[in-house]
Amino acid sequence: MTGTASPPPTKAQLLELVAALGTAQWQDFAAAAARQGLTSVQAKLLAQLKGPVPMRGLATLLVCDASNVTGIVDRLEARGLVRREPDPGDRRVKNVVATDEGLETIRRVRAEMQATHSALDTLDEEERTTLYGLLERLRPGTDHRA
Amino acid sequence: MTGTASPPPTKAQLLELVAALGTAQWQDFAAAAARQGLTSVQAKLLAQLKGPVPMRGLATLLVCDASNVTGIVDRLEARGLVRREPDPGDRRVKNVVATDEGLETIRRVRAEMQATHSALDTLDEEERTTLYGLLERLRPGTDHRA
DNA sequence: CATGGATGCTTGAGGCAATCAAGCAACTCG
DNA sequence: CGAGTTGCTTGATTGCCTCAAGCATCCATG
Repeated sequence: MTGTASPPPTKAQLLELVAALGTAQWQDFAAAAARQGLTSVQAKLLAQLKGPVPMRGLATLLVCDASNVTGIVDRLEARGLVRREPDPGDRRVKNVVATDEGLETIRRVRAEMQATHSALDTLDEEERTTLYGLLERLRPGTDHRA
Repeated sequence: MTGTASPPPTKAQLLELVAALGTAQWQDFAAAAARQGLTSVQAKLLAQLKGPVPMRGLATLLVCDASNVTGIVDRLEARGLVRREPDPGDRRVKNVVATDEGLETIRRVRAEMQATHSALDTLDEEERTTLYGLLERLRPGTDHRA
């Protein structure tokens, strides 16, 4: 089924489609976050916390200045979704950990991304495998450089 | 090559991959915009201007409040990338039009999305067609609802 | 007409996000 | 010890974003 005789899309078309999809997905995420009382950036930070992460590490993950992370974590901590813990090995470092409430909140955000979920549901297993393989090649990781 | 016996990805994995790709693409866009002295939001607005668009239409396209558009257009207009024109049919309406410099600027932004371009270059024609077809089904438009 | 209700845009207030510059504490290596 | 580096925070400034209000214009109905 993959090889039907569709006209091959131009690179510009593909670019536009990828952009549109990225936007749609982001807005779905932002809306789900808002329903939990979070901004999209706060939710994104929370989504990184599978374990303790130092402030500096978060800045790297979010591709932003460290001073920016301070404010975001401040607001999350004020809501009890996150905790700063001292690092046992380096007293300069503060590790950020999600609280139980924080984990539960980000879990709900993921679950509520309805648009994205139902879009993915339209694909069967083989199509998902194909898509996964293609997307994986498109995602050069955080450090894809010439 | 698409049909190798990979284990079928879970929905969560696919979700994560789509999110990662969306993020990567957005940051590529933001970086390209920054090189032209634009914020990502300004570039995104400029990208919509294939013809005259009323302020209200821009708010709808960008999924934000109309008052927000006022400020963004103000800044773009101050740089000469955009112009407000009165609408001949309705004196309430102001149509936003990209100037020649604006068109040239957004063209450069698109051209400079190196990460995205080189990622797409790794796909051959058949893979691009397959990907396009799959992505098209994933993007049910702005109003995909249950 | 005329007038009441929509609609389109702007303004102002307030909060979050982002960057930069500066500063302090702690680590590291000589 | 001391110089340089690294991790985090603070303060200042700008942009984005929303909401509430306000003004001008359009439109529909009487």
